[in-house]
Amino acid sequence: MGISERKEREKSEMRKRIVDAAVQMFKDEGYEKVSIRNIADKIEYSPATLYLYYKDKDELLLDVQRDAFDQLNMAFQKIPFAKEPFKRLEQIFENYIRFAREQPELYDLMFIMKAPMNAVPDADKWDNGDDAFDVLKKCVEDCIAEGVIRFTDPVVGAISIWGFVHGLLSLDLKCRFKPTHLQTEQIAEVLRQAYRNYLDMIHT
Amino acid sequence: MGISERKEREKSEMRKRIVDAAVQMFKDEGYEKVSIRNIADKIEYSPATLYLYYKDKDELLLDVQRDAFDQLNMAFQKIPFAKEPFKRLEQIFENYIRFAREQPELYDLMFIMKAPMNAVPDADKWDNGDDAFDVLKKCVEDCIAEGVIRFTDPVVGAISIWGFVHGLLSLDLKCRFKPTHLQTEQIAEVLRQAYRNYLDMIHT
DNA sequence: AAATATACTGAACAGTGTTTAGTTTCCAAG
DNA sequence: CTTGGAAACTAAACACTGTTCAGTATATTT
Repeated sequence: MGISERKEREKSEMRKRIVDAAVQMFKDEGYEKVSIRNIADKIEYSPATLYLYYKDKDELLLDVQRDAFDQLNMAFQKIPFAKEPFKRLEQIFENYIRFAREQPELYDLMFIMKAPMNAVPDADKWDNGDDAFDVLKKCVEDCIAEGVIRFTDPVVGAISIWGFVHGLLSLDLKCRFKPTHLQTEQIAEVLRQAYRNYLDMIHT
Repeated sequence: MGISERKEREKSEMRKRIVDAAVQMFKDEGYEKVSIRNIADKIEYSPATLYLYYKDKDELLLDVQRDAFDQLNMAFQKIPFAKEPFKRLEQIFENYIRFAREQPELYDLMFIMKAPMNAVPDADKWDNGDDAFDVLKKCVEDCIAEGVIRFTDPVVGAISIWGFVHGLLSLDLKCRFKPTHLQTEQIAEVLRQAYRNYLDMIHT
């Protein structure tokens, strides 16, 4: 009988309703406004109900993070697949930066905030968090194969590139470029130069 | 009469007592345990008293952050002043990384957390936050002058280097290198290679 | 010594994550 | 159909958070 299947379906529908509400609140009002009570209000359930679907807030945030990763992965899949691997690398660069700029709260949840990582168990579980990284790694591998990049190890290369972009992005998002050592107007320009410069530098 | 001076002195002594307690709690128990009530308990005052010295928690955290920056600056001043500027750059690299590793909670407060930056007013105020950056910038300038580095603009250079190191450091501190795309054992080694690789790459 | 200014606090308010006891809703067997 | 039990849901409480305010105690000035 299909009744237990329906139950299962309803359960995952409820989880989707919770996560969707949370994602929306992240985008619209930022992390600080995302409380269990607020989410419960939004989907018109009691706060206690959320605990029937998630053991704690961290576990819920992990699902929200997963959703955010899906959005990043989708943005990556839309990249026009350039023939030359280094051109593709530049496109990955651009799309990653654009995503972070357009969805700073989601980016925070994915790569900066500590909270959701508390809920990551021993291994896997961070499955789709790797998809985007794999795209980058694959691209670096292609660049190495064609000899157009100054890396020999694709993992070291991918990590380096990711680290560089994330570093500048997160310092900027968290307002660590302060007008003492940089005029506010100049920040954007200096960052553009730094990104361009880095790409030129790793290019053979 | 020196009475208002004494009052002034007592006021700043109280602030020091508060900040010292907070810094200690950051180091010992991490950000999450640092609450107004816990700080008040530690210095044996009522929570309400802290609000006579700080308008809100963010403003208090800004002073804690300042203290943390002082510690980083001190670590930088202890660097044996190498003759060759590029050697000095490597030393800055090492010391920055060591500081972040030894005081992850302070590093978080300085460069990752959003909280204290809410309290930063229009301009300055982040005075000593720039000292460490200036050391780096100066070093890059020297490297450019001697033609041992692949940068033309010292600001772009310093920002790039800082961004790169901070990026890898923060991703590591926030557990974003997960065992799906990297064996736990390998992480440290890959990071070492990435750091080494970057220094070689910007070296002429 | 009285008046005033300063320093401090207890208690409350509104918010948070989370748990528990109790209610309502639903489904299957008698 | 009705009844028993499981499943879904919630009101209320607990222990915490940052913050405010009325009231008290201390210190300084007149």
